[in-house]
Amino acid sequence: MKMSTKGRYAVMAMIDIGENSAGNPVSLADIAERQDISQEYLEQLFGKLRRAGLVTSARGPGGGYILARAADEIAMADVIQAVDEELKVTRCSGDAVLGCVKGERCSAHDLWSSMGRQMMHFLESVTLEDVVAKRNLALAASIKQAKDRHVRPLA
Amino acid sequence: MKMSTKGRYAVMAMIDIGENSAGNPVSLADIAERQDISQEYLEQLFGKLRRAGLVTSARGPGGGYILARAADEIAMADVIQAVDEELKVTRCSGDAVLGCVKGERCSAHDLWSSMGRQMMHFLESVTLEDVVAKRNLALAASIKQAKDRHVRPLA
DNA sequence: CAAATAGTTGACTAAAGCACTCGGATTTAT
DNA sequence: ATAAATCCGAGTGCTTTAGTCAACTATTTG
Repeated sequence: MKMSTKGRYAVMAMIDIGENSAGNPVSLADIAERQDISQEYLEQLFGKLRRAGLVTSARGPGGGYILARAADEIAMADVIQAVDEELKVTRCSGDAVLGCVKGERCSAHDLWSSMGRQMMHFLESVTLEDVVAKRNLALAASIKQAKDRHVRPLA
Repeated sequence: MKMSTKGRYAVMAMIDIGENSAGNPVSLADIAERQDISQEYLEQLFGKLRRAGLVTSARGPGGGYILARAADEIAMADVIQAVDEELKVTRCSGDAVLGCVKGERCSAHDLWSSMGRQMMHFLESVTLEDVVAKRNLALAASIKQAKDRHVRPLA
């Protein structure tokens, strides 16, 4: 169970912009240097991030990328999904039954969907702002989720 | 972000035993047939499950595998870790800083560790019994976690 | 306008990991 | 003895991933 470097790098890059932009565009060359990722690879990833509407680009000298929304409006789930396509745990964990055994809903199906939802909730609850501000993420997520569900957050 | 078939198959197989054993050993041939997994592959996986102490084996005709503990004493985390080795989201999400950027703890580090812990909690909270009994897993996990932390479970 | 900067795109490739397979050895019930 | 089962390690083909490369387009600055 692991995430590809695509998702990992995308998150790192977005954090980098959050930390180093200050309204100004941040160039891929700078991100590549600071995060130790090849610039060519970043180009691929930012193509997806841009098409997903998470960043906007500025070309020419002094150009680069800027966050398309406020950092507290960008959920980690957005970033990862933008480059990683999906957060399903296994191929049989979606709504459809494809991938289950012999065309039937397998016994483990609920486990995977349930777990996928769990992860989704977490990543939707944590924003880029939370990470950049180095907040206690478990707590931040718990508070937001508790608010959504009208229950008391964990101690 | 996805899990290998190793983990997926191991869970399916354990559920299969939970459903079809009745105190008696279940043979790999039967599991292979029902779950549509090659028997040879299952052999590999059960080697690990056995060494992890999750099942015990009986050789010879009429032999097979039995759960080593009661189904409600086997957490899904145990099964997955037995075959999948690790549940870390990225290589830089453990306690050590290895895998982070330039030897330093990267900005995303807490995100990955936090998410890994979240997944762990869930998989530790759900037992084989829960899955076999087709309980509401999110609820079951929530109840158990709430109990651990002395807070009210989600509505 | 020219030059430099930087994003945009698509094709390509090496390497790694995964998902199996295979052959054979060992154990045990009948 | 024979058949049914687990046990074990080596080997292999395929897919995916991670990363490269080359050429192009747009924008800004001097």
